[in-house]
Amino acid sequence: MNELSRQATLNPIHAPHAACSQCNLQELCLPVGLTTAELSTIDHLVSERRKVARGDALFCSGDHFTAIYAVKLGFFKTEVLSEDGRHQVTSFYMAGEVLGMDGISAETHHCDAIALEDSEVCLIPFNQLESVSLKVPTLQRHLHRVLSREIVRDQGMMMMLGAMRAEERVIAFLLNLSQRYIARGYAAADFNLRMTREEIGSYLGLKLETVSRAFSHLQEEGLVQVEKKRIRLMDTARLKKLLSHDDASR
Amino acid sequence: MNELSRQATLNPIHAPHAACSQCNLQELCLPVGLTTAELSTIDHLVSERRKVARGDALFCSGDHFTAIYAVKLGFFKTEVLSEDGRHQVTSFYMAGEVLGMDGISAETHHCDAIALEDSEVCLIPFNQLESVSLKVPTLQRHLHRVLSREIVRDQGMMMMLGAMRAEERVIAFLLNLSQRYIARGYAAADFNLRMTREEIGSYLGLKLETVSRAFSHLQEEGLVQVEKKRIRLMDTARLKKLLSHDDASR
DNA sequence: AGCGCAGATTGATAAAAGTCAAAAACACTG
DNA sequence: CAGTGTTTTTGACTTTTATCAATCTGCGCT
Repeated sequence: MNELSRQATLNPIHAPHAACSQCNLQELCLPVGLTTAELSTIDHLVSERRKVARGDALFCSGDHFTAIYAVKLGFFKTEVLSEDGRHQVTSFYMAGEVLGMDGISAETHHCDAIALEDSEVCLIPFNQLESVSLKVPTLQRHLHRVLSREIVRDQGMMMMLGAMRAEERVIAFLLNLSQRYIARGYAAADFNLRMTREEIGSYLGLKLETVSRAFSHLQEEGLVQVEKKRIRLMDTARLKKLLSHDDASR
Repeated sequence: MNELSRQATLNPIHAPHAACSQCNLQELCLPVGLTTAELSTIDHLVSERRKVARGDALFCSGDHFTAIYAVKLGFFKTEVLSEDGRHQVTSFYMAGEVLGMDGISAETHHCDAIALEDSEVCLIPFNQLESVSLKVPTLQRHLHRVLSREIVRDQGMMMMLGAMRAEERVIAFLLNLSQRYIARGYAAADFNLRMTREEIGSYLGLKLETVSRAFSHLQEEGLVQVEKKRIRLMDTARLKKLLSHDDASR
């Protein structure tokens, strides 16, 4: 409600090239097996980086769509808002993930993307991406995969929202974060949440109090340690079991 | 649970060409403004039609991904299942809609697609689609839009699952169906449901009893008429209002 | 350092949806 | 066309989650 999210002021970084070829997130953003020539084409494509300060919007619902964004550094949430005041967090994005693809269909964004901490994105102009894709089949295929991955992810999300109870959702959320940290080479079981309880709740279709209670309960059970925003998963195996075993017949 | 969904036996129809150029669903499936030459390339691409009997699966979770499918006739649901028995309907597809795109990312399908009535699909081999896309930029763009539309749709779905109460979900569901029937030239306010209350419930993250009660209540209010599977929307305006106005502050 | 405030926790209570059960309506099959 | 099994409706009751409210914590600011 008090999201003062002014649009990000344009903040191109003064390295003219984002230089995918040098980027340590390459393996997350780009297909493997590109030739040096192809890589340099892509370097050219991803020409601009942009800083987004904590709380600022990278794009807003209704904005004209021109580009997709790879998170270079930091953390984002996206949220959709319905005609009435309701809004819901639909995703969180961390370094190496690509956001903004909702805008392709109607050349208009359908959600707001807000930085949860000071962040940097690589801007990929979509028209150009399409042109280059025509020349570099590997890249085309990769784009399709990225788009499809988003679809699969969303399906998992629906599953969670539709078929899991509160505590299970929280567990699934934590395990998912853990997975993604692993993929980035961070500790699997010890991390800091970048979002508030309210944002987690919105994402999980729960109220913040319910999230808080779930954390407390999981802590009582010795499954996690919660210390404000710091989370330590104490028994990943058992957490996983709780997810798959707990056969509510919804 | 008693989904005897045997895999669809291969049922190519003996018109060797699906003939998009002749198809009345063209405007739903294909971009506008294709040249005759491009259209004939696409005719060639969409080479096979397939019948799927009611209750049969078009594809299953885990199946190797080779193609996406345009519904030519009939009605499908897709559902994901988690490790434990839980399953959730993630989408319904009617004529002119494209399904199977979840398979692109890992070349494996992540859900089951089941025909809810005797149906026919046009099979679009994905490798070939990608090749042709390289030659026909309009088609490439169209594919991207179709993929993106699915993402947007899923986001709306999450919104619904996360932020709406039971009755609102049912209303949103009915209005959405209505919209899609309109786009196909059918009556906006009078249609037959192809799915059971249980499937609706699964899709909406509710139990079948809750769906049934919501129907009954909406009927009492004079908003819809429910007669088994036949639905008539008696006051679309008020239904829409209920959706946007009902400001639960979730 | 102290103030103010957003964020988090916890408890008591209310509302919403789920569960269980029974009966009715229907649809498919032999 | 009777019979069986599925689907739907409805009711009584339970569980889960939301709501409201009070309190606590810790951070940023002046």
